[in-house]
Amino acid sequence: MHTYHHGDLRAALLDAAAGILQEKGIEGFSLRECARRAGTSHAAPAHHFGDAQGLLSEFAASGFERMVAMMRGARTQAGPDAWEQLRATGRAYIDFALENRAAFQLMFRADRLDQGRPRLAQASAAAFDELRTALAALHGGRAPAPQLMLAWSAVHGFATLLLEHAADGMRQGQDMQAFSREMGDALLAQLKHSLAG
Amino acid sequence: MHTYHHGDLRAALLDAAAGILQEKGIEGFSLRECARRAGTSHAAPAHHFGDAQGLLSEFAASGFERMVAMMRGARTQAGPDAWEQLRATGRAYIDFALENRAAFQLMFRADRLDQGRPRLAQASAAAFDELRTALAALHGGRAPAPQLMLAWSAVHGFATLLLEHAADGMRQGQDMQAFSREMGDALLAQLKHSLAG
DNA sequence: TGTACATCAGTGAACGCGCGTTCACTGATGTAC
DNA sequence: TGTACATCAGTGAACGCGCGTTCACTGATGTAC
Repeated sequence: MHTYHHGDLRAALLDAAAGILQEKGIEGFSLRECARRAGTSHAAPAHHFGDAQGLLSEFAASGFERMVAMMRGARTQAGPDAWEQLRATGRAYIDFALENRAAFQLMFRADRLDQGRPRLAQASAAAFDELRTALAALHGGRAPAPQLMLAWSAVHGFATLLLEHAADGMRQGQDMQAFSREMGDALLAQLKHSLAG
Repeated sequence: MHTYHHGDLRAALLDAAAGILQEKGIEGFSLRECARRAGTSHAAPAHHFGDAQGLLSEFAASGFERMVAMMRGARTQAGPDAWEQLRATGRAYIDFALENRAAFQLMFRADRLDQGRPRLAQASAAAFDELRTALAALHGGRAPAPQLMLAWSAVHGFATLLLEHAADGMRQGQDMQAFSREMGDALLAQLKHSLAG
């Protein structure tokens, strides 16, 4: 039964956006297509999000929130060892990127997002805090900035290069998931020498 | 004196593209705007590049070529010490990204490029080879894959996070160039512990 | 319990815009004889 | 040295398209009395 009011058009629009981004990437995103997929008129999205940047910012915010949840979950399940916790956090960061390619790429496209939106600013800060917390545990206090920056850069760079197929030469045709597992673990183990000291 | 034939319209179009990308980013790029800036008719670019992907791919290729030149130049000027050579190469990678923001971002946007173009494929492979060569010198032979991946991920991730303003929280308002210098050096020094072993 | 009214979500037609592409053309250049 | 012709670079008008935005509207919901 179609009601005049959709009920949860907001959520439907965000779902539609996810679909478009997954299929076409961010270049192919438009409000009209989004409305079309959500089965509503093309002018409806403005009611909920203002413009495309608003909608994408909300979507990115929810991405950061899910990423935080994944990292936190992985860390708390990793046992008491501080290094294992950091490793689990890094893995979760990379896994999130691979499992949510479109969202991850959008989350770091500053030109498409409005960082002024409180929910987005808060969610991205929370994600960063997860990394900082995990690294701080290694030191029994605050981690030095260079170590934090290195750890973040390493996991972020690895995920980015994988997603943009820049590392296909190293992957040598191996399954992407498997390569990420193996090389990611090796990379984190390698990184340990830098962070433990 | 305007001649009917431009003389070097191809180069003029690439220059125009550089301007657009610098000012508006890749989202704002269009063939028509590019032709407009080059002072030619909107149908002319097709003659030289086919379509937008063709033009952008050539531009990205020249970006990789300049990046390779910078890395190689830095390495050969770094003296005989293998670690100093690697450090100089990493610095050059980061410096190129900051000084050529638009080009760098385009160079790693797989969806906008045609990797099948020989010049692009060759230039990006050459850039990767620079890193591999620099790292191999540390080992007196081929560097293990995880170490190569870590070094690449670290410099690439750092540059990316900087450019997308994701690391603004760590920068704390400090001048971007200066932050890149200091934090970049600290990061590379930190990385040394992982790679030397 | 019923009525009036304000508010809000969503509609659909209309607008102007910049885009990529096509196409018949024109002017310049190079080559054959 | 001159002429004819092929080739190539660039022109400009025309096309159809999807887009974001605007606007007067309509239907549903909630609240005041």
